[in-house]
Amino acid sequence: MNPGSQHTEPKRRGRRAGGEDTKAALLAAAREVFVERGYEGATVRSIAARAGVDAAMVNHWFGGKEGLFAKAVLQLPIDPNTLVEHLLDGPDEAIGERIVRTFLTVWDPIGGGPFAAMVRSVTSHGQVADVLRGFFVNTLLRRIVAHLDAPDRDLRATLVASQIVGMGMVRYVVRFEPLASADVDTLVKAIAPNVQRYLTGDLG
Amino acid sequence: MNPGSQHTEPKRRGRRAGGEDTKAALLAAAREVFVERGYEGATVRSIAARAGVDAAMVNHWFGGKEGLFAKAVLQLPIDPNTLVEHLLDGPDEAIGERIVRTFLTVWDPIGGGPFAAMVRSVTSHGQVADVLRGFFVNTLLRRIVAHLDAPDRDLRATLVASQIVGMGMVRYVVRFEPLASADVDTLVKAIAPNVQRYLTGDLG
DNA sequence: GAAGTTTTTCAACGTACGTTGAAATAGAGC
DNA sequence: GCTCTATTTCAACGTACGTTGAAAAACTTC
Repeated sequence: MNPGSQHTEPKRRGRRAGGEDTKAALLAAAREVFVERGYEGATVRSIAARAGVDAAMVNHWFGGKEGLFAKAVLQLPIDPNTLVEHLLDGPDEAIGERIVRTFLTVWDPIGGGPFAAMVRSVTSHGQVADVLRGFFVNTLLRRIVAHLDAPDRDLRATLVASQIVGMGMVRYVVRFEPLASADVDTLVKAIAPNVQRYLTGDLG
Repeated sequence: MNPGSQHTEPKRRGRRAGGEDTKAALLAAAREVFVERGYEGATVRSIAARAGVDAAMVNHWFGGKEGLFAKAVLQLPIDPNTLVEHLLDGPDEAIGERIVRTFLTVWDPIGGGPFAAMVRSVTSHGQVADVLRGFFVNTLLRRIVAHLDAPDRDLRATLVASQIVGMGMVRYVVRFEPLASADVDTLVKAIAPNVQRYLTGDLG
C-alpha cells in the first residue's frame, strides 16, 4: 500500500520552520536522560534523539557534552539565598520541619530529578561530588547552623545532610517502599523531629 | 647503561610460574576499581592492568565483565543471618545503637567499599538497586522490625534505611566533613537515638 | 530578490570498549 | 620424556562513543 511512502525520508537540512527551539529541547531531553543514566551513561546521541535533533547540535549549542551537563544539571533550579531565607523564616524549634518539607516539596514535583542526576553522576563526573558538597553543606546547612547557638555546628550540618541525602536516595534513586510513595505530611512527621534533634538537640 | 635491557620485554605466554592466583588477583583489583569507578566506569582493561594480567583473563575466569562484577561486588561479605542475629541480640531500647555501630564497624575497615561500589553502580547496573533493596530492606530491616510490636513496620524499616544509606553516602561516597572523619563513638551517640526513634518511637 | 548569516543534517574520523580465537607456554599424567 | 591439558598473552574484531567539517536549507537584511 502506498509503495514508496513507507520509508522514512531523510530529514531536510537547514534551519527549522520557526518557533522550535532546539536549545530548549536539548536541555529538556538532557535533564531526563542525565537523571535516568548519569553522566557517563547518558550518550549525546540518545539525548539528541529524544530531543528530535542531530547529535551535532550538542556541540553547536553547548560546546559538547560537558557544557550541556553543566547547563542542564549542575545549574541549580532554585536560588540558594531565597532557599536559606525561607528555611530560617520561623521559630528555631520548627526548623527541622521546614527543612524536610521544603526539600520534599521542591523535589517531589520533578521526581527528585536533579538530585537523582547528581547521585547517578557522582562517579563519572568529578565536579558532581564537589557541587553536592558545596550546595548541601556550604551553601545551605552551614548557613543554617550558623544561626544556632549550639556546639559542633559543622558536625550538625553534616548529620542533617546525611538524613536529607538518605531520604532522597531512598525516595528518588533506589525507591524503597513505602517511603518512596509516602505522603509528604507522613514523612515530615516522621523525619522532621530527627532533623530537629541534629540541629538543636543533645548529640552526646 | 646496560643497553638492550631498557625496553620492556613482551610478557611470556603460557601458564604462570606457580602459586600465583590470577583469579584472586582479578577479584581484588575488580573490587578496587568497581568501588572507585562504578560498573560502567570500571573498564575490563583497567581491572586487568591493576591485576597485572591480560584482559582476556576476565572472560576466561568469569565469563565477562558481568560475571566479575557479580563475584566481586554483588556477593555480600557478611552472612545476613549472622548479622540479623547480632542486631537482635540485646534489649530493644538499644537496637538503634547496635545498628549504627554495626554498620560503621563493618564498613569502616574497608572504607565503605562495597557500599560505595553499589552506589556508584546504581545507574549503570540494573541489578544493583535490586540488590541494595533486597539486602537493606528485605534481608535486614524487615526482619528486624518484625520483632517489634509497633505499627507501620515497613515504613519504619525504610526510614532506618534512609538514615543508614545517608550516613554511608556522606561518610564514604561524597565525604562531607567532619562526619566523614568522625569517631565511630561520636557518630553512634549522634545517630543511634534517631534510628531508635524510627524503630520504636512515635512517628506521628 | 540577492547576499549573507544562522541553523541543521550528514558523513566521517579517531578512540575506546568488551569480547573472541588462535598461538604459545607451563604444568600434569603416565 | 612425551602427550595432553590448563593457563596466558596476543592480535584482531565489531560496536559505540564524542566530536568535527562541510554541505544544505531557512531566515534576515538591505
